[in-house]
Order: sequence, then structure tokens, then C-alpha cells
Amino acid sequence: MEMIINQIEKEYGPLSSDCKNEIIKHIHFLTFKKGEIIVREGQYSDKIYFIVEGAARAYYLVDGKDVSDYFAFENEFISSIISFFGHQPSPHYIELVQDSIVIEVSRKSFDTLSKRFHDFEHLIRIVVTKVMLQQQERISSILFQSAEQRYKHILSIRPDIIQRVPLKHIASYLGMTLETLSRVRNPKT
Amino acid sequence: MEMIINQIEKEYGPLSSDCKNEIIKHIHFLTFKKGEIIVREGQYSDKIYFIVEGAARAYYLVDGKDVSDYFAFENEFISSIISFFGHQPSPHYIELVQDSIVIEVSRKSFDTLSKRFHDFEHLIRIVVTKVMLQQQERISSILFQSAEQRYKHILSIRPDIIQRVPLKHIASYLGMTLETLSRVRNPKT
DNA sequence: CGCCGAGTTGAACTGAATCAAGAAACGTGG
DNA sequence: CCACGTTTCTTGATTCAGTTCAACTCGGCG
Repeated sequence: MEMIINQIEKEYGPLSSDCKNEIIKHIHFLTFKKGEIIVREGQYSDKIYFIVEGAARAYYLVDGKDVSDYFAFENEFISSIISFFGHQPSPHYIELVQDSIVIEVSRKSFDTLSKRFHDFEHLIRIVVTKVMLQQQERISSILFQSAEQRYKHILSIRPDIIQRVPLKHIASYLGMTLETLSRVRNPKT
Repeated sequence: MEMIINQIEKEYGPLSSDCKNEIIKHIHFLTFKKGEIIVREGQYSDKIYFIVEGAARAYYLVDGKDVSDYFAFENEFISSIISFFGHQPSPHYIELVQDSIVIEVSRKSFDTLSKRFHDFEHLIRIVVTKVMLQQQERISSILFQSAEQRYKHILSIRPDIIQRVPLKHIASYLGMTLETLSRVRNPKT
């Protein structure tokens, strides 16, 4: 428990001990098996999850096609951001990609903590800012880079992802089909 | 001045009068002519701008091609987010699309206010969250929709944009060429 | 074993880009 | 108020990166 809060502080900035103590009262530990689905399309999901161990994936189902939108590994957050932050029905599913240990925080707790602790509000601002910057990079990657460049790019920033997630999910995350990804990885020459 | 702060509160949530008074000390008004460039690629830009009147545009120049990435109109913020929030050289240019009145806030002021006022920190969190949600929508728009659907979509959420910004900028924002946008707007049938 | 999901490979197809040329609209200065 | 150049937009013909459809391989696991 200490270790987890330490990780968060290391990753996102320090917290007062008051705040830390209060956070502990508001969170729940959950364990899931690989393949479990914790958020479904259409649902109002007012939970945000922090991956203690394992991995999760947010994806769209658009006319039957599974399109990955986000991956989270140890010490990262995941939620249906449209639902959690936008207060709308989730367009995403979220599933566990491996057996996982997860912390769940409800929006109610989240709002209470934000209101009460300046440093919690700051933490959230940092988390959201990081997501925003990641998305910015993703947008320019999709707009400016070829399929091959996008694959090389993800290899360079998340080399581990290839080991932990099936290629089909990576392909759809990169905005290409599995076939295209396969060709990009095994050029004819 | 009062009016501007009112607008901000209306758009993003209330501020204490302490905070408001302090904000006023930290901001600068600037006026620009249409076409003026206020941020250039490669520059470390540590300013964020709020459009009081007029309109601005952030864009990339990728091998000579001008690609719009963001538009801001009255009561909206604009900055090179990679530079302002990510502390990196800006990949963007920012230009004024019309004669404009703008408020400038430096990152130093920004950080001071965030540290000092819980409600300012909250304001920023809300601003950043809105950008994140917009980007999320943009990503799914690019991934799932055809050129025609993307155009119709922007028409539905920002009908005014067509009047205020040349089509070529809208085309590149939507991730298509000017020619394709033209065809989408004037179908043969 | 035999089956099933994951990945590879091939061939045909397609939405949008590119290249090219011209038409409209839009200042700006005489 | 008009002429002229510049920028904005349209239209057509061709090309191409990536999709789609389909068949096949491989590795694991009941």
C-alpha cells in the first residue's frame, strides 16, 4: 500500500500525508482474471482504475470490429474517459488483458478528494495533462505517419507492448488492419 | 475585464474573489492583426493565450504543408500544448486568423496561481479535461469516419467555423486535402 | 490428435491523395 | 469604381497506401 502511493508520488508529484491518509480510506482493491470486462459500451461508468499489477485495455466495438484505444500497465490509470470525465455513456469497453490487481476509485470519492485537497486536485491535473499530451502525439502520428512509421514509433516508445498484447490489438490501436501490421513487420525484401 | 472573468467562470466554474484579484495582476492584454504569428516551430513557448475577441489557429508545417491542429475563438484558450504543458520545443505555429484581442499568461504566473489557489488549479484541471475530451472525439472521428462524415460532424458541432476560417484550414484539420473537402461539399449527384 | 485463435501471405479493390488546370472571390492601389 | 494580381476554391484524370477477402501456417491445448 505504501509502495503504491510511493509510486504515484514518484510518477505524478508529492502528496501531503493528510491527503494520503484520506485517499486510503476511499480506494478499493480488486482482482480480475485475464479477459474480464469491467466496463461496457453504453454504461455510465463513474469509476477510474489504477493498475497495480497486470494490464488493461480500452476498446471500441464499431460494427462488430474491435478497435483498441488505450492500454494501461503497472502504475497507470485507465477509465472510460468520456464517461468518467464527460459524464456520458461509455463508447468503450474495458477489459483486463492479463490477470490483474487493480485499485478502483469512484467519481464521488474523486470529487470529494479534489475538493478537499489542493494537492489531490494537482495530482489529477497532472494525470489529465499527461493523457492530453499522449493524445496529441497520437493524433499527429495518425495524421502524418505511414503505417510503417507508426509501428516503429510505438516500438520505440513502448517496446514491451509487443510482448504483452496480441498484435491484432496493436494493429487497431495504430489505426491499421492486422494484415497491414503483419506486412510492415515482415517486409518482402 | 469583469466581463471576461465572468465568462471564464461561466464556462469553467467559479473562482474566489481573492483568486480573481490575483489573476488580474498576472495577465496582459495584447492586440494582434490578422495573420500575425505569435508562436513558431522549435520555440519554447511558455505562454498560454485566451481569446477575448477574434480567432487563432495552431498548425504544423510538415515538409512545407500547412496542417491545422486547433482553432480557438472568443472565450477559448490556445497554446502550443506540447511546449506549454510538456516543456518541449513547439511543433506548432500559432497565428491569428482575424484581428484579435488576447490575454497572455506566462507559465510562471500560471504555476504561481496554481500553487497558491486551489480554485485556480481546479480551473486548469477543467480546461485540460475539456481539451482531452475534444481530442478523444477527434481521434475517433479520424479513425472511424469517412471524409464526408467528418465534414458533416464538424458542421454539426461548430457550424460557425465555415464562415470564419478558409476551407483549406478546415480540410487539413479534418485530415483531408482541400480537393477532397471540395468534393465532399459538392457531390456530383 | 484435431481444432481454434493468432498471424502470414497473396490478389483484387477503393477512398483519398496527387497532379494539373481553370474559375471565383477578394483586396488594394490607381 | 475598375483593373490586376493573389488567394481560395472547384473539377477532372491518374496513382497509391492500405483495406478487404480468402487461403494457408503455426503453436498451443482440450
